[in-house]
Amino acid sequence: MVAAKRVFSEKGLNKATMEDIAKEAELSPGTLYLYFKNKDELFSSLSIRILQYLNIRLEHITNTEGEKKPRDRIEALKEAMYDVYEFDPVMLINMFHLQSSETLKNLSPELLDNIKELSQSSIQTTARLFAEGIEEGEFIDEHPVALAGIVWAIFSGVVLWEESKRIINDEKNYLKQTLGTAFEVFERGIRKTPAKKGGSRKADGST
Amino acid sequence: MVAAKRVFSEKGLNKATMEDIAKEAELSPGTLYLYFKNKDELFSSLSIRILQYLNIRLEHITNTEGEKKPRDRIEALKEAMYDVYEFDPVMLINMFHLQSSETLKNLSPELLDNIKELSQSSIQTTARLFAEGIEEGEFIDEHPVALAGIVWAIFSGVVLWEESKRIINDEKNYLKQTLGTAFEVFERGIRKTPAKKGGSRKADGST
Amino acid sequence: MVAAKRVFSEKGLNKATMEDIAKEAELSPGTLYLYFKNKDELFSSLSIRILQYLNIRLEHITNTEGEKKPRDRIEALKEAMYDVYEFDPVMLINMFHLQSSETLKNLSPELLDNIKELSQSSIQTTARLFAEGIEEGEFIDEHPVALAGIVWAIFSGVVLWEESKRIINDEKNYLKQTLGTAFEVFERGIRKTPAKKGGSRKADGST
Amino acid sequence: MVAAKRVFSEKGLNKATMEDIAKEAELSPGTLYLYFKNKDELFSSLSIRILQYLNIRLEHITNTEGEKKPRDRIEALKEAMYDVYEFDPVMLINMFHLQSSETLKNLSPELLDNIKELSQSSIQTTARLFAEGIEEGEFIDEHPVALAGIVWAIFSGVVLWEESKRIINDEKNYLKQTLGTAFEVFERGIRKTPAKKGGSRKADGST
DNA sequence: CATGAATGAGGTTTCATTCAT
DNA sequence: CATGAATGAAACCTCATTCAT
Repeated sequence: MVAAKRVFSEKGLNKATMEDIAKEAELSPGTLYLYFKNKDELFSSLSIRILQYLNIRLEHITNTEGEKKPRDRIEALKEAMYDVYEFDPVMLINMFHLQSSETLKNLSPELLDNIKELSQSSIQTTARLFAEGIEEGEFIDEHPVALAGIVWAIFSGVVLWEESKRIINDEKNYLKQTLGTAFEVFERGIRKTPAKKGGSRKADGST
Repeated sequence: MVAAKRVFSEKGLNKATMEDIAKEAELSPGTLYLYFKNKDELFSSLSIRILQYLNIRLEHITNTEGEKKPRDRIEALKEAMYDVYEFDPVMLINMFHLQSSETLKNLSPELLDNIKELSQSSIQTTARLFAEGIEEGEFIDEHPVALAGIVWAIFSGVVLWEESKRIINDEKNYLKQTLGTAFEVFERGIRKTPAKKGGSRKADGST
Repeated sequence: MVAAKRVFSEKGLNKATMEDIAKEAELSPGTLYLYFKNKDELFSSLSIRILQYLNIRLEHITNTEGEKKPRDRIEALKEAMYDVYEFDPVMLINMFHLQSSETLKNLSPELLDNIKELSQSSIQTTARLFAEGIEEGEFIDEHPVALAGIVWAIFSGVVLWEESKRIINDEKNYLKQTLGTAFEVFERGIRKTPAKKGGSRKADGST
Repeated sequence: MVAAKRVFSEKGLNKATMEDIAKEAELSPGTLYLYFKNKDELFSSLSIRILQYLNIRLEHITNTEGEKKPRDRIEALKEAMYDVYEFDPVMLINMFHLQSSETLKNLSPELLDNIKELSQSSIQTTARLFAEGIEEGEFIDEHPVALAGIVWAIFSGVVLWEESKRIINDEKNYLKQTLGTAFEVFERGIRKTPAKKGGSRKADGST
């Protein structure tokens, strides 16, 4: 339910109650249980939606990628990930929490399979981008899945990192800039031959 | 308390009860409240210990760094972070959850200040490493604090990412290798002049 | 709930537990919280019922008072108050404790307003009785609200006083007699012209 | 302890903890139990102090009462009671709550006896005032103990009543005026022959 | 005499879940 | 399909009291 998203976004997994969600959805608590086996499953379903969106974006990149330049490939990846973030920041963060937590253990097998599949799919799509780059001799000869894992890690790391700074230090959100610099560094780090123009489009003021 | 760590590590923040912890510590529930204002504060105190350990490790690097080579600098950073992970993997993961969550809002001001301080201190120590590298003309002319943020993000991202794969796909833990590759890429990405031997100490098949 | 009244009456505000009440009401503890925000609010709701009963009795007096004699007026008041006492002695005493206690500060605004309103209403109804008596030249020219406050004080004072003697000295309850004498004295004290027959229907030695 | 008084005054019987009191007294919780069997007993001891003060004041009246006039007698009583109130308003109110509550049942026999004795003593001293007035033909031929009970009831009723108004309606404290009017009415009500000058020293603005 | 750390029973309250309608 | 009142287990937390020092 789109309404559940609002509630989880606002209160977080633990503080949100089934009644809150039911109220927001203009349903009764009992009705929620007709559609979702339990609270965790409801929450996870939402995580799946964002994973699905991520997959769609990633596949769109591989399809429309006549443009061969490594930098553009990485740039496209970055844009996709940033869009996923903007699609629903709080749910994305919640999903990063979901990964690696006790919640995962309560899921129904089907749901867990679903998540597995989407996760692997997104990794593989990403990996294909790097594989092509490697074949073309543009990227270093590293295992493409490893590289895919690393960009994903960078993405989630930066998102959580910025969120953490936002809460702890009351800073504003520099996600876009930090993500930009991180991907730039990453891109340069995996290119085989140094870029022609050495610069570092200074990501001004970013922390 | 060392006992609380065990319980939180095993059950996670939400599933662990104060009674569990008390039992593990061979104390009564009431006694816990003599030392910690509430459950969140007990949990956060543990996070602080790991942040403190991180800081000690980082400072140790800056102090003993007669060795100037950029690659060594990054390598030392990586080693420190990996040690922090091994110091207590589950608590580290829990701490990444703590950052950016509703829990932070219930903390006593002192505790929150404590966390802020440790966070900032670790960032600044890291930033100094990069600042020196930049001055020496070895690293790209990027804001050192931004670079520090990025390594930290890479670190937490990789940790969570590996943890997530471990739970979802039942894979074993490739953290060390993934972290290795990630830092290598990062190091190469921020070096001003390309390394002499272009290689990529192949991170054997690791994902 | 009528069941809560029984428990509070028997054990008092502090010793009565929500579980006691739930058991008496043949409900589960959780269910109580569907209807009452917390323990204090449940308790106060009961106090309101007795205030409501008091108001009904007082209004009934003003309405059916064709009989003009001052002594009858006071007599009617006394009867009303005594009936309120008999309606539920322990809750009345509890209510006197509620007034002027820390409990009042935890109430929801609506409930507090409700209590305020009922309190003021009962005072005003009483005051009107005196106002008429004053207009007719039967009662002394004192502020009617002040007189109303005084009868109310006498009422609560006598109730608590008798209760206290009952507990401390194990005496039986002479409330009716003490109240009778008190009101007689009061009535004589506010009459403008002395009563014809000076007597004092001897309140047979009771204290 | 004079320190316990402060704590009970500020927080009330239930909200005040033994540790609060110990801290205020600059003692340890354990030490309190060397002097008082339990919390209730500590609380009651304080009530006793105010009862003792009341007794002293009452006895002083009977001793220095060469002045025979009934109005003066009552006036002296009123002054004594008002002084007791001012001696420590909150403890007096707490004591009125103590009377007629479950607390009384937990007291040690000695303490209970002590309270009984003081209570009865103060009643009897008061009763003697009225007895003399009756003998002299000034007061109506009512049982003196009954009259004593009534003044006591008026006193406690008015105190609680004013306190209640103060909390519920945020009015300021009109105790002195209300008490003044109440005693005036009472005094007139028990006099056998009407006072020469009929007036009612208007207790201006009193409610 | 005094301490104060430790207790642990017991209180209030929450909320995911169910089931009769 | 939907309801929503009721559940009741279990959580967090308090605090009067004790006892080894």
